[in-house]
Amino acid sequence: MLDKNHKANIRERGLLAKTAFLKALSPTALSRLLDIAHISMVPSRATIIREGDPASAFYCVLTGYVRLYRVSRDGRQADIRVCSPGDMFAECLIYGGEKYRFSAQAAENANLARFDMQEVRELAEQDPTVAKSIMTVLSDHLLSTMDCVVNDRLHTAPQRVADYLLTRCPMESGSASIRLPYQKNLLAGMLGLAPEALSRAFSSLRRTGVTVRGRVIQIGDVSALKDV
Amino acid sequence: MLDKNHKANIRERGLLAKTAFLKALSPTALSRLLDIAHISMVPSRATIIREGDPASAFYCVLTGYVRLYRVSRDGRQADIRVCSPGDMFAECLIYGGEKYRFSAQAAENANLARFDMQEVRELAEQDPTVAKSIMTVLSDHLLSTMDCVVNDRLHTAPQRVADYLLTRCPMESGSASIRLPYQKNLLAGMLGLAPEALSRAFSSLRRTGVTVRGRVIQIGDVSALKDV
DNA sequence: GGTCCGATTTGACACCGATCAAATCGGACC
DNA sequence: GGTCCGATTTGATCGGTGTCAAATCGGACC
Repeated sequence: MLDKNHKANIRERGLLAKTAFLKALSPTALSRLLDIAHISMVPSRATIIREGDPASAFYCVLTGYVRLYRVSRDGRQADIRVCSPGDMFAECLIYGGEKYRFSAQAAENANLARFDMQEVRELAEQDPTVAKSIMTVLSDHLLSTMDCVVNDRLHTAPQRVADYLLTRCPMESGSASIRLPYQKNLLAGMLGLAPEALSRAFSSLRRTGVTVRGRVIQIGDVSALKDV
Repeated sequence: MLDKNHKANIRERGLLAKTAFLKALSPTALSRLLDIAHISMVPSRATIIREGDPASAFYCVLTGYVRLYRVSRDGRQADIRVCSPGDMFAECLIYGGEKYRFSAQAAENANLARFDMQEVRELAEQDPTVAKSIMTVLSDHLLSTMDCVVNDRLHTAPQRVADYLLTRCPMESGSASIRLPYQKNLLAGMLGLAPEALSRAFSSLRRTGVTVRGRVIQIGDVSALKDV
């Protein structure tokens, strides 16, 4: 499933050291973790982990995007999260169970670091900075997943899209331009929408001054978006 | 907001020691945490924490039920989680931010243990069993919140209700009877439904052999529920 | 057993978003 | 610049769920 598995080289160690998980570690823990990381390259659409498989490792995304999702009995898929470079996934199983609870798929060619859970568990018990980093990552994921539940339950499609745009918008007001880092397909899934619904949401935002051309989104008036 | 704040007595220490958070601690960490816990009684419907307030403590439910929710700009509320006896809440802020990200309200008279976050943070850095317990609780909450997202996105109201019943159902098959531990109002919120939608979901489950009288739910055929 | 009030159910209706199909767009590759 | 194919948009339709209002239920208290 994963080809070309190798130890992290200098460049990869540099990327890893900047991630939320690794950046606050003690020097010894950092170098230990960099040593146990295994880097792999996965092609677009490849399956990285499969729901139900025994969970022996978690991952950190170095480049590319990874989609976490679950499949229902009737074959429909629901996205749980999309991981960007620097994000971890499946870390929730470090003390949370024996099997993966969702599948993960590369949304495009991706570079991943793989950490053996047992080794990290041992490190976490020896070095409090490792435990603290894990707690921080888990807290952040929990908070953002709660946000996701609330968004689904309170906001309509155009509101979710406006929200998304505002979170990536550098400006506080005035006009702005954003380039989506991935296909609209993926964005739709993240927001809990069918692709058609995302498209319609964008077109309903036209009256608020939002223009779409390919992956580029023009926002005429950022503060107007906040009122959607 | 919280009246009659006192240290845990014998009975309360017993309840606390059985919770998921405290049951796996080292003896010294356990007794230290029992010492710093503050017990309070909150009347039904009282607000326990308010979104946006500075977060200085997290809580453990000893008796009663606590509803975590967020309010939208237009005043509608969305439930995030309902905490039962033994559950913790707001622990996601131990390394996750300065302010509460949701409000909490007693769904009925409740007994709570309050832990000062700063004190627990210090303990977690000294005693790995404390850090491990926190990681376990965070992982569990993250996994169940992911389940919630997926459920919302994949299942209809009757399916969510069937799911809920199955998770509380002692039997694997045959018939069963369940008594809801709280009002249907609260259950509806947990499942992301309006009370009317919950009611209609129950009535659509009648054809599957589910009978409702007040808080008592009769399930004619447990395995039939699995096919909903 | 009867009363009462809030909880729950039922009915009517509107809206949102999923789905399917068809048209169009956009970017990669010649 | 032209071609091509998958991605996206648009149109039509439908089912599911929220909302409001009215009827009914159920449990607590006399």
